[in-house]
Amino acid sequence: MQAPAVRFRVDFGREGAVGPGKIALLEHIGTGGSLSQAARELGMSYRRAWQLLESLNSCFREPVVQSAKGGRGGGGARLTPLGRLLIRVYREFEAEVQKRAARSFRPVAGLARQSARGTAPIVALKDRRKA
Amino acid sequence: MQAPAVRFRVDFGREGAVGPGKIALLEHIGTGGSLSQAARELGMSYRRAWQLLESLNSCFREPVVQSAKGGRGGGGARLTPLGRLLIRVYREFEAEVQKRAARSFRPVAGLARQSARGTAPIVALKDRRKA
DNA sequence: TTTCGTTATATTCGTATGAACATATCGTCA
DNA sequence: TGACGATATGTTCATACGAATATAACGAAA
Repeated sequence: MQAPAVRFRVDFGREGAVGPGKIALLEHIGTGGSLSQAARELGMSYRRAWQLLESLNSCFREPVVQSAKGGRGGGGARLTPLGRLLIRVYREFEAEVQKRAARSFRPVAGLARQSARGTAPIVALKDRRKA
Repeated sequence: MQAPAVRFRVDFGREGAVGPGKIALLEHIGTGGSLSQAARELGMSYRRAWQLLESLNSCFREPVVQSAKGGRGGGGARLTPLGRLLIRVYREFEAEVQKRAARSFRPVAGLARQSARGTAPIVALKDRRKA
């Protein structure tokens, strides 16, 4: 009934994929200026957030985030121009994909059954753990 | 450098997602007329193929595959009209997504590094196990 | 009525992935 | 110089997921 949601991941080169998790992390780094704060806000361990960021930085020839240790406030993390570009490009692409999906899957979406009560909205990746 | 590849999954309702694996399974069922043969061709266990199919059938109010036990050749599996429609819609959508991705990610694709030797083509899901 | 290939389903096991926990390090400021 | 908050990294543990294996049921054809 409802328009289906599309989850996707973009594979660059050999080892380097970008999906919703890493983009959300970048966005939170951009607004908060800190990797640990971003991790807290996203409900993931700092360890994991750092690994995601490491994977992102090593995916491109330039870093997407520049980080500093120590100093005022203990350090911090800032988006590079490439990081900002990646976010923008990804979000624009995502919007087009969702719009296209709503049209493309209209013929079959009506036949999909939603098992739970009524029309449940698509839950975010984070909350699907106990769903 | 190379155009990035997009892997995606379409989430219907609460419990029911369709991705490249299930679509490939449907296609092999369509050509071979058998679930076990499709599993062999795709290099997956019959068990897993059956589970994927079960998930697909329970995702819609009509089945996408109708199966028969026993009889000539032991039985078989045939696509329903909905199954054929799902394949067609998915493949068309996929083609558009890939085309769109090549354009959208052009600004950043040039900065992606491919660690392995030269320009390695994006490997299929099946072969990424030991990669 | 025996055979055969398939659908259908349970059980066990190995592995990969993330969660949790624990530190080490760094640089500014009080 | 000591404290603080953040980056950086190792280690251990639980859990989910697929692989492998085993077996039951079925129905046409020989």
